Amino acid sequence: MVTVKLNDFNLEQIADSGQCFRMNKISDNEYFLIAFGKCLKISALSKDEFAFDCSKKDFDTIWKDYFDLDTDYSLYKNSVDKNDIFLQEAIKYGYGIRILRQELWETTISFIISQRKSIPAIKSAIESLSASFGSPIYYKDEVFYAFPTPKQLAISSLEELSKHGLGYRDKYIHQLSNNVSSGEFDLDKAKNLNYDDAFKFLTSIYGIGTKIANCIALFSLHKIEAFPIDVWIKRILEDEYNNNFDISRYDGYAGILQQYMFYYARSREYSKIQKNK
DNA sequence: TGCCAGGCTTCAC
DNA sequence: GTGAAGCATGGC
Repeated sequence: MVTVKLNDFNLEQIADSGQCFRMNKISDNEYFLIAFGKCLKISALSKDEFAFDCSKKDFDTIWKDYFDLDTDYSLYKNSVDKNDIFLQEAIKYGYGIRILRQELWETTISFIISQRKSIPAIKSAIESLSASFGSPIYYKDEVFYAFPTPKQLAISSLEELSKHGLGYRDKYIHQLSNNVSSGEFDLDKAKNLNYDDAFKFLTSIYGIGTKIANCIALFSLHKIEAFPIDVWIKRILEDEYNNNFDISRYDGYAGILQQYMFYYARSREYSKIQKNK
């Protein structure tokens, strides 16, 4: 067990921020996460104190990096335009959001699944794939399943894959799994590229366009200049900024602010305000 | 029950 | 290069 004090860190906000799909609430103040072939339980002891149920070694070598704990998010928040009421509200509402550094393969497949799907539907498709093709993880007398590797996914036929709620995306996943598994396509090359080259590299993949490439760049490669525009962000840019949002003000890290926008836009608080307008 | 979801490919122009 | 059609399926 590792207990740490953390600022700008909130489990619920991270779990519900739409960047990860296997972090879930299990009780009041407790969240459960599967990543890197491991299970992790995290408890909020107070607003700024957290218990990670793992070894000190795993915390230092995996989870500290995963949750981007060495970054001071107050610097980003303080840079926000004081006159930008929407963004000020958004950073206040989602104060504890972190941009995760997730595994490249899992993030790539997860966001291919995500297109034109709701977050609950994405989650259930990922759980279904993991339970059917992933390796078991034994944790406190229970069994969970890791996200399947390229080889594990490549074994299954297109027909088998299509049983997991993937819809028309099954063929994208089938092709990429086979190309990566055979060594024909080296996805890990993306890790050594700058944002522009990583974007070109990712959009060359069948089934990955502008938005998904930006999500992978932001949520796995940690290219925080990436600014994914989905239906929610598109609405915000129209409704709140009259399609005139000055992204250049946040040159180099706009993706982080995008995430506060996304989280706030989907909240009940924001929809209440919209109704009263 | 119908509508919408962290969009993409394809094809016409 | 831009714009529109078509897309599979689950969750609310």
